[in-house]
Amino acid sequence: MNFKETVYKITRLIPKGSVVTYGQLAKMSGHPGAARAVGMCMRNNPDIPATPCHRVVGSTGQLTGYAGGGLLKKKSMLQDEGVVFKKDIVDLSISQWLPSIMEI
DNA sequence: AAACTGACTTCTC
DNA sequence: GGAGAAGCCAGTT
Repeated sequence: MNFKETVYKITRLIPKGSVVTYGQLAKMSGHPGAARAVGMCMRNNPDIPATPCHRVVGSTGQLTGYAGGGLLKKKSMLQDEGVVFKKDIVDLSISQWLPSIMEI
């Protein structure tokens, strides 16, 4: 399976109210260290509503780009889902997704 | 096929 | 914790 497909698939599995970091996503997709590449896939996000790319943030919880209306929109959506924010940064210690399949 | 790009991460100061 | 620099990966040109 392609890297992109895998990334999108995993992104679609992110539960509501949780977020993951690019590095985490890369690792889960079987390509540890490809955080950057993950970001590129999100940028070319084929289907915004079907692929919740707004649940993907930086390693520190910092919100990065969002092709579906801007960071403000992204933040709003996350907050609406129950994600805890600390100013403009996501509180990873509370909202980071810790999937069981992450055991590598 | 080579070079450039980017929604990243980590180290040091 | 913030600013600057280097490293890493896949995709696009």
